[in-house]
Amino acid sequence: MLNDRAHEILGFIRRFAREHGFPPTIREIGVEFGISSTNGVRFYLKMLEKAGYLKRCGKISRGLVPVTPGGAVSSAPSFGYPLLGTVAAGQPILAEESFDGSLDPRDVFGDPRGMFALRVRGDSMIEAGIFEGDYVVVRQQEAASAGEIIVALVEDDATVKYFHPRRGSIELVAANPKYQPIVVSSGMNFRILGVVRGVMRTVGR
Amino acid sequence: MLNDRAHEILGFIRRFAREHGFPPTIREIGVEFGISSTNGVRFYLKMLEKAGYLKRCGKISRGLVPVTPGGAVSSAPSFGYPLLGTVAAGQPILAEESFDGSLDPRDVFGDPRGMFALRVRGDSMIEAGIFEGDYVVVRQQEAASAGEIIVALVEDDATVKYFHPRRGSIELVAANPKYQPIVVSSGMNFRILGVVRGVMRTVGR
DNA sequence: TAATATAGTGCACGTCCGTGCAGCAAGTCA
DNA sequence: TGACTTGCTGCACGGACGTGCACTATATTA
Repeated sequence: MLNDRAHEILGFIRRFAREHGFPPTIREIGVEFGISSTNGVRFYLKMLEKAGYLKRCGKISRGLVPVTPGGAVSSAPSFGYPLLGTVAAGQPILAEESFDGSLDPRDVFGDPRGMFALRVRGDSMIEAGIFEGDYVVVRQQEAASAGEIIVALVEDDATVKYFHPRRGSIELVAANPKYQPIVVSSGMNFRILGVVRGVMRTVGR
Repeated sequence: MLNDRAHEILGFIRRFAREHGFPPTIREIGVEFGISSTNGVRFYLKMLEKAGYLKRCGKISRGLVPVTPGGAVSSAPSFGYPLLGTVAAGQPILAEESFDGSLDPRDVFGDPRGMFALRVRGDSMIEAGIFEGDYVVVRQQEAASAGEIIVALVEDDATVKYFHPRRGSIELVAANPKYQPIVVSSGMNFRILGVVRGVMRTVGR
């Protein structure tokens, strides 16, 4: 559907938008690729638009918005690592062509409002892939559903555990056979601080 | 220095850029704020520029780039979850007081330049806390040190593994006893794509 | 061999959009 | 009371920029 040149042009639009904060004009694209006629460029823009890689806001200057085939703006001059595809099968190519979106934590974890992060201590959740030193991203809320990973305050100790409500009590289950479930009875000081929505970890160094 | 109206206008430019993928024109700002003359708007733009909140690319349509006083493009307001402390001991209080910094992926993983992200398929790294569906953040480089987690291309298959150079060959070790190490001999098609620097995961939903 | 797709050139037209200049009303300061 | 600042209006100018139409050259396909 799309040839190399179309992909290069899409990559240029994305790069330009990321670097400048606004998309290029048709003529600026033309200069970049040595296309002297605006229609030479328009030919590709139509192509990209039909293929769903570009949204055009007709008649408006710089009205070129690169989108992911899904529809999200993919050039937001915001933070993001280029998301190149899937690993362990297939061949990710390290170029703009295989650009698959952006790993923006806002997209991944959601709106930072009402959320906070905590650094994890201890190994009670290793089987859930939450290790010592990891950061958990938490949505602040007072209630949770069964099976969710929550951050809770039990007798003034904050802890990360699976949430399992029982008849008349609550069980907080670790993801590590080393640890017994904590049973919270009605008399105890217990409060849910939030539900874990994400995990971030640095590797090495 | 800046009055309320100037701040509102800056906010509008940022919002507009985020939603549309390109900044507004002077006239579009005017319409939004009921300012019929382009010079009414320009008055504020000059103000914002002098205060360092806006970069203007003169004479160019939509040449408005909101920046932080530091200089970084800020049409996406800098991302960050408040980092409230450590969980599993101590008592994190959900207020500004216990604010311990910000969980900004730029700080955590480093400069996005030269880095990319990949979605993980398969369970070969579960003991390293890398699960199916996680995103790995990768620094692009051709060499790696022993023991690092790398993304490599082996016979056209991309894979995430521990890197262990041996005499005359390379061993790629999974973090899952289910999988045998892959031994790369000199004749094989092998290339390091980068070194894993971080992991991100969403939980639930 | 004719039809069609690809990949453009070249130009005119009209609108979009930033700029410059002139002016004005309300408030404030001296 | 007169100068100055703030926060605009109004307009004309010119260049930036998207669009439409006509035309061309080279492959590819039927």
